[in-house]
Amino acid sequence: MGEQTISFSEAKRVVEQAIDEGKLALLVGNCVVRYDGRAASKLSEGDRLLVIKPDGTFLVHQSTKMAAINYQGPGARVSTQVGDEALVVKAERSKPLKETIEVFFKSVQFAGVFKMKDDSKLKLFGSERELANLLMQDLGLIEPGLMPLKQESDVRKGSIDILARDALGKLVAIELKRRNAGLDAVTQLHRYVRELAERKDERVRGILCAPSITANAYTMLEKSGLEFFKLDYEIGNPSAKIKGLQKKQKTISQF
Amino acid sequence: MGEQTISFSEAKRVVEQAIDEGKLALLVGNCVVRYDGRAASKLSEGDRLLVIKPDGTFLVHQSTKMAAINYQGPGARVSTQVGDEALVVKAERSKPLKETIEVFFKSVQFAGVFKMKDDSKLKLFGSERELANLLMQDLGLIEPGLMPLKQESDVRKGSIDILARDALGKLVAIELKRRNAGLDAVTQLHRYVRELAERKDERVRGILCAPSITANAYTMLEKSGLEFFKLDYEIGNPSAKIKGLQKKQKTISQF
DNA sequence: GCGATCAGCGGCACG
DNA sequence: CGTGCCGTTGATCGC
Repeated sequence: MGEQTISFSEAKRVVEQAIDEGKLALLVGNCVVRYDGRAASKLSEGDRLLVIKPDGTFLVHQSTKMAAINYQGPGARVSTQVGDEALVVKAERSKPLKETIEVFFKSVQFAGVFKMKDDSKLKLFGSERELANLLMQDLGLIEPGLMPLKQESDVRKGSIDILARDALGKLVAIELKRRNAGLDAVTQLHRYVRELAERKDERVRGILCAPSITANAYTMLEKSGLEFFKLDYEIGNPSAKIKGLQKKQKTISQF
Repeated sequence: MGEQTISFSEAKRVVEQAIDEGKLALLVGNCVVRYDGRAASKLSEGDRLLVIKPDGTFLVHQSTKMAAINYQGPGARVSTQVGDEALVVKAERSKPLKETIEVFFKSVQFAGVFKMKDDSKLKLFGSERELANLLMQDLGLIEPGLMPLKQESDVRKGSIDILARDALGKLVAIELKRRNAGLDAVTQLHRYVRELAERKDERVRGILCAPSITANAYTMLEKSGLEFFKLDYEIGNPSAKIKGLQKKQKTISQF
């Protein structure tokens, strides 16, 4: 396999059948790819895999990397055209923006169409939301006397993962990260705390809750009067429950 | 096509050949998928496309959406196992983290292996970096007398897209966004300006330069004492020029 | 290697 | 619809 060649007209028929019957089309062949839309790109000759899904999703994959080198989301209109020297497969979208991908096949190794019956949805465990649910059950793990007020509380600008009140009655905004926290996490929390402090006209503490934090982020966090709590949470064992939380440092908030 | 079935042993042979010979393997069939690693997931029965690239990339696609429902990046070790009721294709990675995907095929519609010779790299136009290059040619477009100092200047925390000095000799940090700027863009610029002001011990202006900005972001920007400059740059038509820089730009469609 | 940021980010949930 | 933000984010570049 991989040596033979499929005629352009046969490949065209395959793509059109997929579109007509709501099936998946797969093409493998030597091609050039052009894109014009939010940006513009050109990919010169090489062997690629083209995936066309029933919903209009259009993916051009090279032989390496996870991400498609050119793509178009659901809603694309796919058309084919047979020329003398190339089979052109085009995907056009106008919805959020006018976008076009054109794949110029010089030769086609394979073209297939497949029925794809699938009503299942992914069940995911270990998301940040799930972590928040667990934490909400007992914020005392973070700090004695910490009482939950609200989860996913909308601030005018963004939303706070967990809003709570500490033993002294102070508002506490908790930002949760399921992985190593960086500068962005700190600035995000900082923004929430400032927003909230202004709205409520009272001092608000901010706690960044993550399995780890970068050195830069920790420096900035301290300078902003925010706090960090290390989640004793094994990345890679998401189903395991949180083993309790170690308080690393506590600073008096300046707000 | 799509009705026939391929034997597990033949499918296994196809996958192993792909691994051995550095080729692309494609499998289509009815399967259940399990993932355990940074999170955990289960996807119950349905028809899916499995893509196995020579570099170890492992993609499970459903019939809709752009993103793979389960995946593993380059470096995965792929193995297969034939059982009585299922063909199991497994991808394991230990590198950044121990991760495992298992695909349990109940039936296989198609299995193919393809040579994928490809030495080409994508040429992309309209990236933020390219925009910065264009702007650096004439910052006077943003404001008369604005002189470029440095591009991609590293601050301790992050990097400023463009650093300049205005007609009055004041430092100006310019944050460039190629699309609608949101709250994050404002906080990011704010962080840079504060950092820079502290380091240089002088007042620093901050200009957010984007085709548009959300209302919330603009409010926060004003409250932070930052400025906004609308890039006259058509999103979705990157071959169009930035207004005022037209003479110096080349068209995208020249290749 | 880690760290920070961009991405044609995609996808989701909420107003 | 847009806005905001998480993501098994991925990919890139700089240190």
